[in-house]
Amino acid sequence: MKLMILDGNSIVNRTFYGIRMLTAPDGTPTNGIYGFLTILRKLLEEERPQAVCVAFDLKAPTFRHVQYENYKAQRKAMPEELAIQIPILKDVLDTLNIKRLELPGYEADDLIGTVGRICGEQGHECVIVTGDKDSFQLITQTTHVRHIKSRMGKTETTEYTPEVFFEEYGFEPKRIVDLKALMGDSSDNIPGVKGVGEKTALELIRAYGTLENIYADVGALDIKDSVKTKLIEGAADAQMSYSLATIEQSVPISFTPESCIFTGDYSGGYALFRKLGFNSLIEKWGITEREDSGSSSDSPLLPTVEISGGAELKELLTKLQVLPYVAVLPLDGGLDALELCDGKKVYILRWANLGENYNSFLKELFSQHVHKLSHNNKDFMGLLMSENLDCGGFIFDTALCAYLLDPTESGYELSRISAKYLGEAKLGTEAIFSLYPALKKRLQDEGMTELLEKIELPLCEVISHMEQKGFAVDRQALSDYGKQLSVGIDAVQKDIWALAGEEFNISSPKQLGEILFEKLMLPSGKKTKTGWSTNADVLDSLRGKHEIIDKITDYRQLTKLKSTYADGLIKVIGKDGRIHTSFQMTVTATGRLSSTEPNLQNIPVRTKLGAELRKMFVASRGNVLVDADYSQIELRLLAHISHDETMINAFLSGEDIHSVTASQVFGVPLKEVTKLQRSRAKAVNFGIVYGISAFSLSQDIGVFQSEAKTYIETYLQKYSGVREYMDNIKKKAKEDGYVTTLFGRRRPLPELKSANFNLRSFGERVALNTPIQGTAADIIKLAMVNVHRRMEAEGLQGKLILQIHDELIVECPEGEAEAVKKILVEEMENVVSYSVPLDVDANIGKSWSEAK
DNA sequence: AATCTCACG
DNA sequence: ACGTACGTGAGATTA
Repeated sequence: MKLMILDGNSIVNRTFYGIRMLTAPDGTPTNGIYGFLTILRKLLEEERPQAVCVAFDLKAPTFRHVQYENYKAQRKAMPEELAIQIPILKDVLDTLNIKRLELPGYEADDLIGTVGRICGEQGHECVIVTGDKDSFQLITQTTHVRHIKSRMGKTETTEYTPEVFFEEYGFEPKRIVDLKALMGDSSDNIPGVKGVGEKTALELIRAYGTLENIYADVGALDIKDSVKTKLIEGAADAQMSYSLATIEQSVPISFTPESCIFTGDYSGGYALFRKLGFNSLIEKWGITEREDSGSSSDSPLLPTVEISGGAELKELLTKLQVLPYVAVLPLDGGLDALELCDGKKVYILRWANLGENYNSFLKELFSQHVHKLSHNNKDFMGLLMSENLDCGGFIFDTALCAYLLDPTESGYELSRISAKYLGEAKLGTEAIFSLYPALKKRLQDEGMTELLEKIELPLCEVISHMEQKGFAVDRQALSDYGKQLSVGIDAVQKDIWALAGEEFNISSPKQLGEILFEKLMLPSGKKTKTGWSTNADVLDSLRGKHEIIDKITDYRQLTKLKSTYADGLIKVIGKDGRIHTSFQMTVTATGRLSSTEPNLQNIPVRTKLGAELRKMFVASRGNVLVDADYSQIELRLLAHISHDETMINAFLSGEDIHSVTASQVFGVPLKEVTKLQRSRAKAVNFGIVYGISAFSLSQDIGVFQSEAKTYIETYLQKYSGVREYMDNIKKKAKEDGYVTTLFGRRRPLPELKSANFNLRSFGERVALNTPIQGTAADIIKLAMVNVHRRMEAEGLQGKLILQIHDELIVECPEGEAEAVKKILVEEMENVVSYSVPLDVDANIGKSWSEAK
């Protein structure tokens, strides 16, 4: 999480001098407090930390570091008008439930340093807010400093990251201590080396890096003799100054970032704000008098409140300005009612109660700067888009996260994942709010944070657009096609019945089996659990044995096309003349998408009659389709992942990979590879990716098992890197219990430990295949995000409408076709840069058939 | 609800 | 000696 720690003394000091004098009704000066609160609020809005605390200096009755006493004692006394404001500020923070840190004998800087270290160790982000530059030495990749400057009466902050710091100073943040040890700091009463000022000190640090390096051998330094003398004489001062300038990072406090979690509830501050005369803040921040709710911390359920009036709504809205995030869910499947949770309460909002106010609330809630946690973001975004609302600021998705943690689960309902990850069955937004830290940590530990944030979350909006847009179809053509199929089916059915000598249900495997294997006495082959198998392979083996076989094959093809596609698709054409599929993001074990209701990822293409269907998937008037697909992406990834030199070179040379494989396996020159050899090699290539067995390969290409075995053996000899990969990945998967893609997507493989031979073998094949199929899935998902963004950035109207695993389809105005084609090819090819290039084919056409 | 079959990458 | 390629979704039949 992100924690923000403020240097209380330093900030009040700045605001006290930066803001004109203000007083409370009773005459107490308040300008420092007022300024502090204004800055605090502004920072909460900008940084959205989950946890906040404020550190204060606390003068000790006795100094622990006696030798420093002289220096500290020289500090100017604080004016009374400022001093009086500090205890009041502490009261204010207490009533706002903002944690204070102070410890006798320590300065705010030391507390801040310690908190920074703890955050770093525990993997939390830390933002230090201060008006001093002392803290700059604490800057790291995860600990940043926001430095407050007052410019012309206005307070501004600059964020210092290690990069920003280096840009300005020319050395690392840590070295600021070494610098001060040399040049001193009058405001902190650090003496430094006499006679060495800023210029000399900077030169020395930039040249030699550290104080230690400089003093290692002063004589050997490439500097003026006079400076050397000063350095040698000031050695003791330098050492002491180094200690003085170093911020303590192990102050003895028991601190946990969790203890500073900020609730955004200001209501406790109401009375004090009135007393101090901060009426404008009460108004601006929507603070209301606290209703006496009593502590309900021991109850597992958060209180639920129905928001029913404009005033409550306004208060909720102002709270949203500073909360790091809220959990949101649509109720009743639509936007008419929403549930929202801030970790303290569950709020119910209904359009029916709130009317127009509700609409403007939604506009704000779903804007980019309000951070939201939800469940199935993609579906939520679909609702928002149909109401013309933004869908920005969705920072987490509990379903997607649980899917990444284990993609083999059978579902990701909130109840299920809260039982699994929280051990209790929380409901709705309360479950989401509680799941967020738990799931996020798990994801971080498993190295998939980037996968979620850079791929899956951005993809939600892209897919939501695709579903919304849909794919135009030619309804008339589809209907004609269906009628044509009916005619064919009737004719074939009549023939079959004639050949069988009786009428029966050809679609019934049971009845068909009886006809083929009992009545016609055809040689029966494979069996299924319930009887004879009549599948395409069996029928194929019976070809030529009886006229009825080809008729049955025809019947199967025609009825499949008719019921699943012609009739099935017509049923789901929308009022807009388009088909809107749903993409599932949490279904496959490998990371692929799936498509349902209808499935548009299995539209026929392999047979001529089936491929007719793709002529009916069209671009709407004035538009065209641009279709782009990766060529052999899985084999290319196999080459890259296995580092197999031969295969990598084959792809680099641009030769046809199946021919190269044939040439290798059959030992013939590339130019002499026959069609049969190529097609067999192609089967071997695919087989390898799936975790081949000689038996299945022999079935697939119709050769003896012994022959298939030889092919595989030769293949693995020629592509020896692939053999090594196969051995290594299986071994590693067994050790780890899971496999990952190149993007870190993970699939657990408990099967590998099974005592069951079949199950274990299955696990091994999956271990081979998942890194390849899954990496391909990662790649095209990232390409989708990039293509979507680029078309938007270039102001094009083109929209992605379909993804089929290695293929993307965009619909765009005719005039954009070439630009869109260029974008698709570039973005898809350049998603990653591996040891083999990714090759993309793209075409433009009025229909899917034409564009492919 | 389970099974079989077949469409796709 | 085991059973036989990875990943999906849908329609029809049957139990």
